[in-house]
Amino acid sequence: MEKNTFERIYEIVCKIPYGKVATYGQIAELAGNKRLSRVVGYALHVNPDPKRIPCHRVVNRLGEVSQAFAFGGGNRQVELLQGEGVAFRGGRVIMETYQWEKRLF
DNA sequence: CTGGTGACCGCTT
DNA sequence: AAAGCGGCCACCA
Repeated sequence: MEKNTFERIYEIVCKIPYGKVATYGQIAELAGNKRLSRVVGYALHVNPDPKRIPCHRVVNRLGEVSQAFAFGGGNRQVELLQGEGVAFRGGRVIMETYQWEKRLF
């Protein structure tokens, strides 16, 4: 049984290592198509299992957290990342250091 | 059943 | 160089 695109996206997001962050395009590319980036955002939007899917480790290409993510009352996602050891600069994640290297596999 | 939208990214003009 | 638009998937009205 082939998994739906959403399931695939969740699988990849779940694979993001602790203390690292990935971009929507990154996940979309691993999911099959880079253009799925929008679908990735929607997939996390429904976020059926936040405990299983660390959506807070997903940031946009600029390393900035989505404004619509402010579900906790602000930059909750940013604080969660800082709690994992992810450093920020200028309000953006230092992707060059914390971005999940796709070439790692 | 059809249309439109949404946590985006890359290409084209 | 900058700006605009398309593409993919799923869900709501």
